[in-house]
Amino acid sequence: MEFEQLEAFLAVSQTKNFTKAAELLHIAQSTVTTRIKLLEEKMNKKLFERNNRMVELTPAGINFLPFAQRIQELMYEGEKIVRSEGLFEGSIVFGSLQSLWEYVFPPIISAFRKEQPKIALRTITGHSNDIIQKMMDGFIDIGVVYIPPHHHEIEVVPYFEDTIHLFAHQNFVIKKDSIVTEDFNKLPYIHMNWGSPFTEWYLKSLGDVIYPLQVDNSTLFVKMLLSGEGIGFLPEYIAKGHVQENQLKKLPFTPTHPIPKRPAYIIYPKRKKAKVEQLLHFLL
DNA sequence: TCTTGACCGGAGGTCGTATA
DNA sequence: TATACGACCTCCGGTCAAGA
Repeated sequence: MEFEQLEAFLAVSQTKNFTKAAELLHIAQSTVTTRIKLLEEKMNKKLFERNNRMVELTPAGINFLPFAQRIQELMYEGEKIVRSEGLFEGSIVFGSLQSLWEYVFPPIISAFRKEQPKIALRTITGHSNDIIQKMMDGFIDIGVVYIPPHHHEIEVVPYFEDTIHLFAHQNFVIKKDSIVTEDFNKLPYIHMNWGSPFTEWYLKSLGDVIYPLQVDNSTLFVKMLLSGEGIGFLPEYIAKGHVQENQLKKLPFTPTHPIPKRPAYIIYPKRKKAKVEQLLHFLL
């Protein structure tokens, strides 16, 4: 399989049009046709369904797409590393979750850059599983995740443990001394999934309910709490700053079962220990 | 003896165009 | 959009000569 064929496949899947894909790649349309044809022959599967009006990915094409994207990303990443050789004494790709980038890492990264100015640092944001997958692909050198991978090539180091509490806007009025689980039906509750232990606890404590409002982005979730849209569970490290600035307050909540703590882990491939050692020590 | 560079020919890829 | 076709280009492998 040629990289050019992969590029043609990605261009057609992106534009849904052979002519536009050719324009994108600055090659002739017939070349795109040939490349796709050769790729399909190699795979022994049709990757696109074509007719006079449109081009669509076949199920085989849909399955192949994420792999093609990963190969292309890896190729570009490899090129970048080779091109940057000699410019820095080293380079580290650091992956973690969006909420941690926003609330935990900026001062750490800033301090690390001051101490190690000759190490090029690149950050990548994603969910725990994305970070682990990209680490397995050789894309990420070190990461911080909430779900530790169980793989013999990956070293897992416990990093910190955070607690989750119920928070609301400073002006939110509660009519009781303490909120209990039975009160949730009457409260403007916003749900954010803080990982599987939290979800399991939520289901055990509050039942399998349909949430009136559920978001999957921590930044949006915090914005909604700050705007007084409702109440919700938030890790302490995110809430801390907003509480200090009198924007949010912790609500007195008595759960039937204790809310599980949220441990974070530093992960890195064992073979890259020497490469990430300085940042690892800095984080710890 | 090995390395390097120049040259040559063949194979395969790409292009532009025409057509279905 | 797919295919065919001729022209052109690029790459690769082989050969040979010069130099270290």
